[in-house]
Amino acid sequence: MAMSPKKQRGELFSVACPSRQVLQNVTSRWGVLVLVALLEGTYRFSDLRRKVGGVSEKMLSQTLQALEADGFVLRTAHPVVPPHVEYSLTPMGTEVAREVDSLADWIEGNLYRIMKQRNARSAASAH
Amino acid sequence: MAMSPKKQRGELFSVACPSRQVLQNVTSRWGVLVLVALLEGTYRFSDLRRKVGGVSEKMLSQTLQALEADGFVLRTAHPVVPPHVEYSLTPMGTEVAREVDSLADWIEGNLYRIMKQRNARSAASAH
DNA sequence: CAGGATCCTAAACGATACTG
DNA sequence: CAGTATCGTTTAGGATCCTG
Repeated sequence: MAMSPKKQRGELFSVACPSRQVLQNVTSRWGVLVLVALLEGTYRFSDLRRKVGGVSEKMLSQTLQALEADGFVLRTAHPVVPPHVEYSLTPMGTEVAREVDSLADWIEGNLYRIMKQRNARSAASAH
Repeated sequence: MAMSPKKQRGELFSVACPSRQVLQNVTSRWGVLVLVALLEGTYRFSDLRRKVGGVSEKMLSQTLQALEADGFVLRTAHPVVPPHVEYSLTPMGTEVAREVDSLADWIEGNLYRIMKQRNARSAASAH
């Protein structure tokens, strides 16, 4: 198929574009990790917290709520005591998560190349 | 086709993993937009600033330096007066930028779906 | 023109304590 | 267990002024 030579990018560069907020939620510090983690399957809150190293309760909760509001994450609460809540990806969430995962994958796969590049440069200007 | 049932993700979930910093630079608020913009070609500082709506001089400068340190952006300064500096992607930068672009593309392409989902949910809890 | 230096505000983040 | 509330700290981010 013929690829379009000039893909017309929409409103992403515009200050008020709603894409930016969604992009922020998805690419936020913890958003990325949560999406990638949920790609593996369903997690409970505490398990997810253990899985994603370094995240606080507050931030995990906040991140999950943002992703849920965007329709990427499904929150399923079982009415038992003690509470049992499960988080998983919606079909739409799975799609974004795959994109994010692909990016994360690239970075992990090229970390060595990147770090080499980085050291080569920082050697020139030793603060 | 036999797909691997369990892709082993590396250290991304570990608190101290260097991938996280790179990921942050690439997925930062302005990092994303700069990478996508540079995918179109070379830009001068001011042009890039105009292109990326809403970015301040300071943040653009900071973002470019981070991406340059990671080896994603090439800074070319022509020794003339007034100064003429051009920014472009390195081969490695082009690779990440494509990943980021793909993600941004997905979001823009699905914005309508996302926004519908969002409104459906926020209607349930008014405030 | 390209950006560094400075100052200041707002937001993100984390730790702890507490509740249904 | 799964969070919310509160508080204090840190970082991001923006506005302005200044220089090579």
